[in-house]
Amino acid sequence: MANIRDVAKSSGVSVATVSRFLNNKGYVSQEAKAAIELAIRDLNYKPNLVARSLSTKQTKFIGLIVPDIVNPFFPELARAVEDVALQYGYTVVLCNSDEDAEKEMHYIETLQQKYVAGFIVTTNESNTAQYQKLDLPVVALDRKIHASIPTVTSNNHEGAHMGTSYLIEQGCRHIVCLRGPRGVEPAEDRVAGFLEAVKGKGINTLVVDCPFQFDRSEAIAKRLLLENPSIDGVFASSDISAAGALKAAHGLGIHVPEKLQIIGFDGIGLSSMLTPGLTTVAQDLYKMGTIATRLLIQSIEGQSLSEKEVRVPVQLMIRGTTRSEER
Amino acid sequence: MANIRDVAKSSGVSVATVSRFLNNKGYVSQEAKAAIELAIRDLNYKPNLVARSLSTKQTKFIGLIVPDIVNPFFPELARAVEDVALQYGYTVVLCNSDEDAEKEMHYIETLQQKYVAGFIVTTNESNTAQYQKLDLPVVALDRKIHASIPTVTSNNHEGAHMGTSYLIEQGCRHIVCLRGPRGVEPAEDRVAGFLEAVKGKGINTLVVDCPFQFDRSEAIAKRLLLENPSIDGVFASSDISAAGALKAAHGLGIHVPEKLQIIGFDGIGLSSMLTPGLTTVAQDLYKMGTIATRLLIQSIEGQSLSEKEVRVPVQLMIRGTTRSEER
DNA sequence: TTGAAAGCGCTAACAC
DNA sequence: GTGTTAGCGCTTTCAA
Repeated sequence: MANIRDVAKSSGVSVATVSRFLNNKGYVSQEAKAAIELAIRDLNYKPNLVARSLSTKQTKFIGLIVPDIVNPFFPELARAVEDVALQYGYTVVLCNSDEDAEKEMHYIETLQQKYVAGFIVTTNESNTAQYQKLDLPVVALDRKIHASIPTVTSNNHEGAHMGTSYLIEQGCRHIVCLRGPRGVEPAEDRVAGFLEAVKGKGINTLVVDCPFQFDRSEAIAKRLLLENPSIDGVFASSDISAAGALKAAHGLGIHVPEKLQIIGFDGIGLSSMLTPGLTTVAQDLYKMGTIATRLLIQSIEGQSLSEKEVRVPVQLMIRGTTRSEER
Repeated sequence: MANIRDVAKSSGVSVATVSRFLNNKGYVSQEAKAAIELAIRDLNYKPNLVARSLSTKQTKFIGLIVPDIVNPFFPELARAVEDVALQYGYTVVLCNSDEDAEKEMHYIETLQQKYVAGFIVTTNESNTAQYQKLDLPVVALDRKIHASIPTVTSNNHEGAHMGTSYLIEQGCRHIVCLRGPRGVEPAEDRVAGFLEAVKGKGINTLVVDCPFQFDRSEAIAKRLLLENPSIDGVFASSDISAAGALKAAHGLGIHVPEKLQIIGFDGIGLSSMLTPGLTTVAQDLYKMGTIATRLLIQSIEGQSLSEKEVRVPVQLMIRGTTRSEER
């Protein structure tokens, strides 16, 4: 592999000039430029990015920390991150944290030793302190981690309110809220939205903890439906949980949407694959991912952030698990 | 950030000794060791991995090239890769190629400039030549790219044979095969297995091209089912396509599995979330991912490969889209 | 406009 | 067992 010295030699200038040329910094005469261009082509020269990084203390790696890429919520985010990263010449390092603070810590440290340029984080506030003293750009995606860290989220509260209200409009009078895990910000916001929508409406409600996992959700829903035959609506805090509830209903022979209406949250691809199609409060995941990545890159490249906290609107996606004229 | 010189100074030895200590190479006396350990702790020293890489021409990055992480087949693979990578101190760079040779090329080049240690590739043979002249360890996962490159796949042929035969046993007499895209090796192997299973059995068959995409699969299946009311079985080359077929059947009011039996391939999480649960030829995706990663790391670290071509067995997962006593 | 040379922090050959 | 020192390939300051 040719290096910068070879290029310098072959084009009859110094390495400094070649470097200036490569980085578009400082003066380089037309003749020099031409000669260098030629040499670069001749030698098929590609800058050694590691050497550059050692010198600049900056790589073009972005660390993306997600709880678990197998959870279908995250690939859509990851894809968006990757697309924007590519566009700006960055490359993304995938880290599954399993919501384990220690594992997350490990990644933060390792990637820091590797001079990553910044982090996009979709996990909880467990390591807030680390991120703050990191002195690297960080943006929080889907969940706020700290007021000082730029954040991109959906309008969870409003979305939950919207979804729940829709359930009520469609005639539900005994609604269970399959809330997500405690301490996870979007989950908290969604319960709040649910509770607000339900207040004073004379609705019988039940709020139950439920992880963002299909099997657990199905089991939980099954038990609930058996114990409370009057339940006629489920507001799930994620599509995965809604899918579990739907499966549970099917298993019990409860007709959806005739006897039970279900509404999910997220709008992942899965929601349209189910039968009936899942009515859901859809987030614009791709957009969230791209915005977060642009913010991060802005921040890496020293521009002032256009925004500090972005809330992407959600949209009620009406499909077959709720009754409605539209269908 | 403290560097190796600081540690050397603080512990009263030379940088060479510290380096030897860090890498467990060459002799280091007990006293030296103790002093160095102390200094490292004191200074909270972390080796600069970029500097190390410049010197060794090796990073601990693994490039993982997938067509599209949003396709639910790949996250399970990616997760496995990441888990093993972590275990061995590697870190994975995620690249979505969209099956686009140029995009893939771009990643190969960029990552090479960044001194990645090797690649795990789950895309087609488009860039075989590049990989070969890459002179970096590469392993192919899910698809063979070249005889010279270590490969981990499932037993696609046998799996398809098994699935198809099961459909026949359960009484199907007019089976459509939703074959995957042309030129994709696993898809080809699966059609072959299908065809073999069906041969001489007096089965009415139809083989139709069908991408690994839900919407397209649903549309294709819908048209087929409308045009050929006698179809009583679908062998899909992927769970995604099977899900599409299932949705199409539901839409047309065709009962599954009474009137139409469906069998998928892959065994992704989705298959159990559908109603009825999808009968499928399940691959052990996690295992495939771990094996591929271990092979790659062996190869990176200069050990001779334990195997050159691994075929992981598949398993028929009987659920609700086929008729059977078990249910 | 350009070049010499001093880093960036680590590894490894070689001498002691 | 240990230390000196020359790289690895690039950026950047400073002087010319």
